[in-house]
Amino acid sequence: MVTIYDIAKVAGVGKSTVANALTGKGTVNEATRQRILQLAREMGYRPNLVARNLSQHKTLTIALILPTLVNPFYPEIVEAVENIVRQHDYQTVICNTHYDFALAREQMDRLISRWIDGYIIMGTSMELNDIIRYIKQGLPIVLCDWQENESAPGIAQVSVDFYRAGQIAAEHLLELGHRSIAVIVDKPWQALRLEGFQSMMLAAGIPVPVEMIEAGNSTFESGYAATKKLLAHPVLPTAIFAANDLMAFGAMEAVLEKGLRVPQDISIIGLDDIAISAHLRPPLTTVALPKTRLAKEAAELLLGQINGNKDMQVSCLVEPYLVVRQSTAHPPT
Amino acid sequence: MVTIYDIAKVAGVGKSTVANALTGKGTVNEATRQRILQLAREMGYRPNLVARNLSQHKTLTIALILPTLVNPFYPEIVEAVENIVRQHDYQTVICNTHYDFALAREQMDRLISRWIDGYIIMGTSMELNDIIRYIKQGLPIVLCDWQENESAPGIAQVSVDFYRAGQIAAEHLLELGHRSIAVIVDKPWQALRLEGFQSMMLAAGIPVPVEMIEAGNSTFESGYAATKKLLAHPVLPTAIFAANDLMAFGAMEAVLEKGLRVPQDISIIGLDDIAISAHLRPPLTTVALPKTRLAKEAAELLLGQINGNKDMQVSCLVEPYLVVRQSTAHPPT
DNA sequence: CTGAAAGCGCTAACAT
DNA sequence: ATGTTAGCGCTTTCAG
Repeated sequence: MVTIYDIAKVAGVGKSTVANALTGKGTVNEATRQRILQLAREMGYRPNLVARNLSQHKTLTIALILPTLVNPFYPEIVEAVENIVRQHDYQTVICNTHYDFALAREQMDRLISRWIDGYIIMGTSMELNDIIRYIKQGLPIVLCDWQENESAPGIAQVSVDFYRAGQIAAEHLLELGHRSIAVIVDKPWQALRLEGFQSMMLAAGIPVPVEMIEAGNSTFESGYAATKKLLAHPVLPTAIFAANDLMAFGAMEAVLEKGLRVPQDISIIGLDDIAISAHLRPPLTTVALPKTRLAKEAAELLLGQINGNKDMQVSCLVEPYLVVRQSTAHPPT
Repeated sequence: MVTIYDIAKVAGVGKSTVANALTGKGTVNEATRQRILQLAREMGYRPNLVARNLSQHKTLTIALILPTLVNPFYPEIVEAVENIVRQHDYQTVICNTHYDFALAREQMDRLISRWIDGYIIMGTSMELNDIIRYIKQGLPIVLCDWQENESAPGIAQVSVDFYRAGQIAAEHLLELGHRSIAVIVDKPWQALRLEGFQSMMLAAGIPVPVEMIEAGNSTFESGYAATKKLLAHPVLPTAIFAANDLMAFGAMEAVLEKGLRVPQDISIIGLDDIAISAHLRPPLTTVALPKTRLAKEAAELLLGQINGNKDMQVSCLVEPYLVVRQSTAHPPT
């Protein structure tokens, strides 16, 4: 492990001259600077970021906190966030809470102790009360992919207009002529999607009966199980709105397994637009979330906050949009 | 930011007494220890890991280097590795090289500067020459999911018997009665799978003709494109072996799109057994890699290396196994 | 333009 | 049992 001090000795100069030469900060005679740089290369010098972090009180690292990696939605976000912050010389550490709030606290404590510069916290990965505590301690935090009515005012966040997303799903199904529609939703996390959906149905004069609303927990399996229940009803829905793609995927499996056709017998619409959705059989109609946009806004908001940009928007709402593929059609006549 | 020094002042003791009380290392009067602990809690003390790392010359952090997160195979590995090392109080930082060797070097330099304690490097994420350089510098490294003939001897690695995996795929297809089988493979990364496959075919007296071997790059899209080409041949194969599940997935899409049936007209077998494979239509027959096992072995090997366990196995080969689902069947008569 | 010195917060001998 | 001291490697005044 060669340090600036080693270089200084060999070069016959002071420690700080080496530091200046290496970082290009102070002012150093061009000749000696070249000599030092040359030496650094020869001796295989590597700056010690641990030491630098300690003395500068920052780590150029942000944390991305998410509830799981099993849902491909999150890896997609990770890629996007990482690509952006890397351009600003920040590193990303991802922190997987496994939907476990206690574990989340534990891990967060570790991150704070490591002097992570800022945090992007994805929805359902942490309890809001904990987050508020962290914010009070002065940690730069931006919430991402939370329901916008869920967080306290004044907290930086970029989220999706989930209410609108629910409306879009309903609109699409209504336009196709569906009147008997079931919903699979992960309450309370996805409450807004449900509300938006219901509002649109109500406006069309077709309130959603409670027995047509099934609970899921955002996984494939839960979508599958919920649909099984739905299909046991005496009167079947002609369409199913699953509040995320993975559950829609599970719903599709249950429907097909029962020998029914998608979309001829039952239409299915999801929400997310993860990569595989385009390749299901049939390809999934879904309300897409602009993931790259989400990641970009969150990253930039956080970076701004870290660097003390007081005059940035504190929050931002991105619009979902409909992607029509082949899992939805007119109801059977 | 309250430090041990702050606590020391308030408690009216020395810095190191506080340190001892907090870490439980030295020997401290039980009464004063309780007082200090109490104070630490009240004052909201958080150990500063940056400082600790600097003084201890270690960070309790390992890096998991992988080529992408788009292939769900990797998130699955991440979850497994992370779960294991967390139990040993290590943190994982994932490093995504995006299949870009130059970027990989850049990021690796950063990680080294951060004093990451050890590295798990997944196949195709880095150039072997670079890795050898790092190992010479004394960095604890274990290779994971590389072709075992690919790495220099003496390098710690846990990999899959990919040759055997190729054989298993061929065996299965041969047993079903297939004689005209195409292969989609990402050379050179997947060379061993191909060789194993070919060896088995040869043993059965049915060498694989070159025009039945298409190149892919491990993505869904490449599997799709390769299959398009295959299906343009005058004489169609009755089965396709794709050297990973994502390509098999693409192959399936191409076949179905052409109006052919899987498996009645063309059987498809993949390799990996990622989570979604069980839910494709039809569910994908595949040669499964024991991902949890892979992650566990790699993590433990690395941890052993970090802690100077000289007497550990330097490498380990795990066995793949066949998972028969519904994408393979007898060839059409 | 250069170097000495203090400090970041913690650990680890070594005295007391 | 407790305190003193010297680092860890780097940054950052501030004199020379």
